[in-house]
Amino acid sequence: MERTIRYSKKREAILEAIRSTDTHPTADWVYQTLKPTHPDLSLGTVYRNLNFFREQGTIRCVGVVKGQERFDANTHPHTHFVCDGCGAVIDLHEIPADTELDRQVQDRYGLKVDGHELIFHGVCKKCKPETLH
Amino acid sequence: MERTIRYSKKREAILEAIRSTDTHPTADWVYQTLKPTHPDLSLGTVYRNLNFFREQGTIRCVGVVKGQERFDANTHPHTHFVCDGCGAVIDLHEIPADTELDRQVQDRYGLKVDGHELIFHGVCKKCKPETLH
DNA sequence: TTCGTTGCAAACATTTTGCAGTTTC
DNA sequence: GAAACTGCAAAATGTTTGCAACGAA
Repeated sequence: MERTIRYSKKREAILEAIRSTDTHPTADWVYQTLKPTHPDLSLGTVYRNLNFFREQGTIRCVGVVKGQERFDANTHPHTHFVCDGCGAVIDLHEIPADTELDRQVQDRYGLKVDGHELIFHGVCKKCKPETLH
Repeated sequence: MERTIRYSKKREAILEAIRSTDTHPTADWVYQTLKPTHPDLSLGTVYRNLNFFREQGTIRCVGVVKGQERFDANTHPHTHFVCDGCGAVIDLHEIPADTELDRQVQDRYGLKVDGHELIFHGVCKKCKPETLH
């Protein structure tokens, strides 16, 4: 049988925290951010709720950067840039996510395709060596 | 000063192991695969050499699937499919990797772009529920 | 002989989990 | 009051690292 979902103040706060930023935060960022206003929050709860939201489809996981999972409250398909210097994950809204490709892959390879990720790698403005001088 | 690179039988075996497959193996797969022929191989050595090859540009990292890093001896830009069921990583050679996009992102956003990953997600033939019955 | 490479095991970092207490409905 | 949710700490997992021994040049 389906599980009954109950309201929880912490859960709400965790979702709000993720929605408050476009930096694609880590679990620990959420924890550190909420700690001052929710002193009795535990990291386990953050992880449990992030996984809960992921299962619900409320948030998406952008991938693992420098060993840490990155989350995104924007569930619309869009493109990302990952800075290999500082690990920043940046939205590239001007680069379209071609959903037509999904059907193409599905048809051509006989796979069930749920979606795709387009992730650029490189160095962001802050980390660019040319900027220092 | 630059470090002198010395020959090592284990290192060679590790590279051969990765090159012998297109399954984009994990460090542990390499370890398990070589263990029978190299009983005194240690997992630390596998990790050290995978990182060595990555720094040299000899191999690439495809990403983290189910918590484990996946490696690829094919350094040419190409597209991947990740099965969310079994974690298989499959090459999609027929879906072109558009390197023109890199320049586009670089110009439009002022970022230094090294390349990009196009990764489809879904369920592979083996894991497709329709296949069972 | 030098110093890169390795095995081993300990250390590390992130994430998950078991349990007892708390909260929601 | 039942069961979902939480804090806490321990456990699990994948990866890195320190050190002494080994091996290539």
